[in-house]
Amino acid sequence: MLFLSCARRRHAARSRTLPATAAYCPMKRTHTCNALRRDQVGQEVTLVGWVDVRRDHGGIQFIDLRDREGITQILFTNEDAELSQQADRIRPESVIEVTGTVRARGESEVNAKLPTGEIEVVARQLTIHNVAETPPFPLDDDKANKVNEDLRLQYRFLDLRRPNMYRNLRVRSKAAKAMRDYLDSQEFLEIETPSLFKSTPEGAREFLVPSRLNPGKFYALNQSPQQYKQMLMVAGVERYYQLARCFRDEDLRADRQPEFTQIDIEMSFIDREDMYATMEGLMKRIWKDVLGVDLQTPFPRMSYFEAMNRYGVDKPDTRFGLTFEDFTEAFKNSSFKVFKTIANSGDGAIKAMKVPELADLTQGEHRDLENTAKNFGAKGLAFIRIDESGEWKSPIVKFFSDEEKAALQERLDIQPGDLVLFSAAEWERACTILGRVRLECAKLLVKREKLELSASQYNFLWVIEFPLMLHDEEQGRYVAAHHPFTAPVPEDVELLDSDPKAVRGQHYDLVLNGWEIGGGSIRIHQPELQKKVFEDVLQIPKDVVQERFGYMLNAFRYGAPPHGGIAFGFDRMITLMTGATSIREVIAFPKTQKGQDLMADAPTTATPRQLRDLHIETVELDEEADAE
RNA sequence: GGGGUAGUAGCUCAGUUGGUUAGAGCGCCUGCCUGUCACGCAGGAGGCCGCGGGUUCAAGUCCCGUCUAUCCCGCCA
Repeated sequence: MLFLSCARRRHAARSRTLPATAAYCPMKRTHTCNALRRDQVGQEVTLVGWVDVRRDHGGIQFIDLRDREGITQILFTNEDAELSQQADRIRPESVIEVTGTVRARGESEVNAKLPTGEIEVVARQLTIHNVAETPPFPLDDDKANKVNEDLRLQYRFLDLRRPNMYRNLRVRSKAAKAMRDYLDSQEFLEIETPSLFKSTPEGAREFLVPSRLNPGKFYALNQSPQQYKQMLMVAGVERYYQLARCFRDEDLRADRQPEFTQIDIEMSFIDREDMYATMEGLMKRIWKDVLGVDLQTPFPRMSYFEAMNRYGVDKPDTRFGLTFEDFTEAFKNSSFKVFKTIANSGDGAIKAMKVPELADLTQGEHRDLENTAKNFGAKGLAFIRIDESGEWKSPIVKFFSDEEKAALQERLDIQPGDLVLFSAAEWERACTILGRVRLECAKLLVKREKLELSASQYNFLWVIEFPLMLHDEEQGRYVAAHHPFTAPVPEDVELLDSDPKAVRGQHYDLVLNGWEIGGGSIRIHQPELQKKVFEDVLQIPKDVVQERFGYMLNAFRYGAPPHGGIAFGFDRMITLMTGATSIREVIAFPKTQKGQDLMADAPTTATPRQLRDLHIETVELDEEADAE
């Protein structure tokens, strides 16, 4: 079991060793560097590993020998001159093998910081397997965490030697194991599906792969195994899962990589409730097996509408409040024209959020909040600061009537020292603006130590009842909010023709501490309905539907079971489980924001020969051609 | 495509209003040291101040451009 405390990021950075794992006795050694205790005193042992640090005292020297399990102190004395001289040559990160005798340390010599700190190994024989050059950056976790990430990525093989990074890899491995154990126990089949799929230009940009055997034609790397897994349901597999590698050629973020891993799941003969229960069981098992944490199930649920309306985002972090109240009605007759106009504009909304104890924010902080609001389309950020005497300080409050003030006071429960922030715009935008401001306010409260956001508090939340369609202003048509295979909520099906926007989908997202870690839906399994969604609602031309999805519609004519599924972002999940700040920390060899592998130096140019075989020509685009 | 931040020794950083020979800690090298575990002590080496251009008597410092990393917006059905 791994121990992850509240402030575990800091603690983990300090601890130089991991807790002991089950003993294993590989090859050249008799023990790992985290195996020896008082019980083994007197035994002759052989250890192998990397030199963590060497402390030379002249006639005596110590070496901290490190392997992935931990650190053991090796003692060299000058009794054996040859051995002592040999040890003089040792440099940090060299790989050595030591045979010697386990000895108990004297009382004043015990190192309480090391699990092996009560003993040391007195060296009798030393083999230097590999002499290391001086590493380009310190491998000490505390220091290495600050090193430029590009350097760490270039020397990833060194970076991964650090206990922090090894721990992340191990959490990831254990989580995968727990997942397989659980899904296997529930009779799921692990099935691999192709990475080379066909191009489906709707949705995420894809990586294209030229086909040598089919000149001028291309595969696309799959964005997810969505269509294959639905075919597996038609094939009668009933329960499928896969730790699936997915590819999307979109711009990167701290939580996005061009290739990433999903826990991909699909089940037949289920409804949403079955899905929630099964997946809650999966999370429970993973958290228990890997972190020793007991999750409370069932997870709370929230509608998309409430998430937006109260938190301003479809993936609310429910570890803290700062929820919104709606004052659209209250300001319908206001003498504050900005609010009045929006309150009466049909889909306009006036939202307010009370931030306790933030009336002391600085001018700079206020400006940053305002810029955040403006970035998301706000004209400004209306506010009220309540000073210690309870007086409302604000440029707008003079426009408010007594009734309006009373409404604010009552519904926000305003106290001295509080800050109240407003957003006024079309409902969705008003919510989004305040949602972003909410997150910034939370950061300010954390900075003031008035709010604690513990990484070891796991607030899971199902967000449900998403709209099936969103109207795309640019394209002037409806687009699928999730993907076009999501089934409508049964009672909303009749609205498909009359009011597509009002149709709710049987879609669900699993949210953890403000991160979307999974999403899925009950799928459409009737060819007529699927065809209707493609052609009538999404208005994809018939020939395009046939070309792209013809085989699916065809398959659904041959006995398609009702089915549904979900996919979890495995990298994101592990990021949250380890308390890491970016998914790059839990991926062995991640890519930079420009999609480069700095260690192997990919991508590279191709040789003319390669290009010829693939029937591809590269052309220089001049600026004019580029502009077209 | 756009906005923010960063780039000075191997690493992390400081460098004032533009002004002498660019500094610190760690690391590295040499020597000393028998109980250290952030060992200690003494000495030493190490710099295209990201790159290119400009302003100036004078640029690490000011201006323009550019590259790289990172965070965010757009994008991610």
